Amino acid sequence: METAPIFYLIHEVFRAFRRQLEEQTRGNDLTLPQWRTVTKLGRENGMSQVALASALDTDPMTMSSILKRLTERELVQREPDPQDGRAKIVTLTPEGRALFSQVEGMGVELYKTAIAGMAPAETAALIEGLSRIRDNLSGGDAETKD
Amino acid sequence: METAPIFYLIHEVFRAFRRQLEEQTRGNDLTLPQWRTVTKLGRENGMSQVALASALDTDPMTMSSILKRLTERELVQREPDPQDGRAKIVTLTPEGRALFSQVEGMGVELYKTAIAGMAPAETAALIEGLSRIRDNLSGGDAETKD
DNA sequence: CTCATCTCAGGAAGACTGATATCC
DNA sequence: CGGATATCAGTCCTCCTGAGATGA
Repeated sequence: METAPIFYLIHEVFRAFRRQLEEQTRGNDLTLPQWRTVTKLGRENGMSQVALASALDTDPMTMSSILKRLTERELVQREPDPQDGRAKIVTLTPEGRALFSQVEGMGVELYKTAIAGMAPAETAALIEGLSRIRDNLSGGDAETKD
Repeated sequence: METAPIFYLIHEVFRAFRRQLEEQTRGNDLTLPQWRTVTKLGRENGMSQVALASALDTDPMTMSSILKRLTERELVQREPDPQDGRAKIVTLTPEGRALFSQVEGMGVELYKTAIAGMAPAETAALIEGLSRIRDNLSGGDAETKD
């Protein structure tokens, strides 16, 4: 018996999803974190890097490198925040928005493929269970749960 | 609405789990893949590298690098397979086995923490759902589905 | 010879840490 | 000054490609 089959599954699903997505975006050459960044900005354009990192559950430093590469490809741009001299507002360029409209569909398709054959109640249960585990693991330090 | 909340959750759970595990094994300094390798060998000692890579859902080449580092720390050893001169049988050293008995408990504890408050039926449904998604994504190329 | 196993070399991307300049 | 923002430097790990040595 495996001690933690769920973690094995999480790993496998994560890898399978990344592989499928990067394969589908091969023409546009987007890695999974890059795709996540572009699609996030596509739905909500104009965020600081810290906010973006938080929304995508990643590091500010990692976010900075990802944005650096996307900036070099002129898919996003970073402008100083007039309200806060420290922050930079990240927005999609027209090229970035064009790319977004292409790769957004891929994510939806992949999602449909992933949950094919599952009843709505099953996916709901899955989301509920994953949320629970995430909270249990994230709140590992704080016991301020009622 | 997020197009694929499950994939966001997968990412968050994966990161949270890795962070928690590496924090708990900090005294022994094990990364998640290293921990996976050690615990796999602890439960089933003596496998070829290819079999190990397959069992852990990773690359043979990545497996080789992981084993290289574990070998340098004398936690595992690679011996030629008497039945197959090309293959190498990977086994835990006594130090590796001692480490396994320590970090195995951490994994179990972490698992308990993760599923705290969930009924057995819920975890079963979670495993079922994740398995389904994994299969749906892994068989993405083959359309031989009825 | 063909194929599988393993390793190495090399490179790209990401995750993370510690330190720093700038600004609130 | 303390705290937040962004970045730099550096390390480790992962993944991939291509190549080669060895042996089934």
